Amino acid sequence: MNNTDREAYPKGNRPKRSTNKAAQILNGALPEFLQHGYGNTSMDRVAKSAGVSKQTLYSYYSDKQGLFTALVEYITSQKIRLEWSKPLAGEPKQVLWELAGHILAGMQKDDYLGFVRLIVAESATRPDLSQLFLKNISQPAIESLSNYFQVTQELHLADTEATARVFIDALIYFTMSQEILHGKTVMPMESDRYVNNLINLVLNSSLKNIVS
Amino acid sequence: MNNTDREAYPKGNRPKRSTNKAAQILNGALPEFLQHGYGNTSMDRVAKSAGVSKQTLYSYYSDKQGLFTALVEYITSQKIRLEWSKPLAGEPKQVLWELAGHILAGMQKDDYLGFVRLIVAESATRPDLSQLFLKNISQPAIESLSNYFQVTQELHLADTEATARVFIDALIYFTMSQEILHGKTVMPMESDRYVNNLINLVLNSSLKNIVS
DNA sequence: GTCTATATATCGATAGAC
DNA sequence: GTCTATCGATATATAGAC
Repeated sequence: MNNTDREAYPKGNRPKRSTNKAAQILNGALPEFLQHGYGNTSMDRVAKSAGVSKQTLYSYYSDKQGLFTALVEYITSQKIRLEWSKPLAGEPKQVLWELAGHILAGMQKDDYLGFVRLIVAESATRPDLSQLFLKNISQPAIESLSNYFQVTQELHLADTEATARVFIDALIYFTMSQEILHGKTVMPMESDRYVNNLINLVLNSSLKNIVS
Repeated sequence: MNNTDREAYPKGNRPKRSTNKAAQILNGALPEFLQHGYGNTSMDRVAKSAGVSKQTLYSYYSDKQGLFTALVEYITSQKIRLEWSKPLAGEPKQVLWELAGHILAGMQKDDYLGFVRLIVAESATRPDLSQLFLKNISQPAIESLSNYFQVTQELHLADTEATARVFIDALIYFTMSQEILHGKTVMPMESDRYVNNLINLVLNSSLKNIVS
């Protein structure tokens, strides 16, 4: 997936038009960092996985931290970003169900789970990357749902933003505990059951506000 | 906090009755692993922080992984474990409010946050430690709340276990995003507002189930 | 641009003197 | 039990030949 370019163009036959070698390096570095973490990924392996020499690697990125920073910026802004271009619209139950499915499906991908693990692992030494993750990944989802709650007056939610957060937060940590923390065996729960209950909590919370 | 024993008993004056040197080592290793992570913590620093020689360290724990395993077992079974001895009881709104406060206060402690970061960081290479964390920390909280929901019939919750999970999960990830991922500046929200909304979602969900 | 070699440092784990 | 020394492996980052 990463070093196919290398085998496709054996020694000496590599085409000169390496227009975007920076991207080639990032795509090679990605699986290494995801699998072995930041500390256990050597620059040698990155160079090998990207199909470039270590010198070329250092000519594009000043050091390991610079490479990692560029990688996280690339990932959060393009690779695993979910699309929130169109605002949510439609019948509440269906909208929430599809949104939950969208988030769960997006997180189940190995790239996403490994990336979250990586961000959390380096959160102490690289708070800037954590914040990049929140701004580009979590924030858009929360805002999109929050806007939907605000527009959909029929729900009569007391606090649309806080409710949107609870909805997203629960889905994220449910996936984290099941997949990243390997909770599938020690405390398993079907995602459909979890999502269904979460949606009911939000929807049933609506009518009550009129009465009380 | 960790190496005071060393200064209190300078060279040669250390008392022979070092009954529990294993615990002394763990208490010295803890702050090192919490601050620098598993990979960036050297056995030399652990020995220094614990006030023992590296040889003694290796005589109690066969290798670095063994030490880390013992540390996690120690932490999850004693150090940061919250108490769920008495079952939850009382008026729902107050019970949930106090439970949320209990969890949030417990997590705000630096030891806890650093420990969660550590567990997530090593979750790929040490799934057993992740599961130990879930079993000893998350599971008891969920079960305690789940039992309360089951007993407190007046709430008429459709799925007590799933609801308990949503409640705990939301609180955990809220703290993670605010503290570990440094979201306090990029997407801040007062915890009281978040908790209040979360509780209302659960409580308002009750009566509706009777009607529909 | 690539390759190989290397300077320098640190780590885990061990060994020997006391 | 402690101290110091050390082995072997590996890492980052650089330098030189082509």
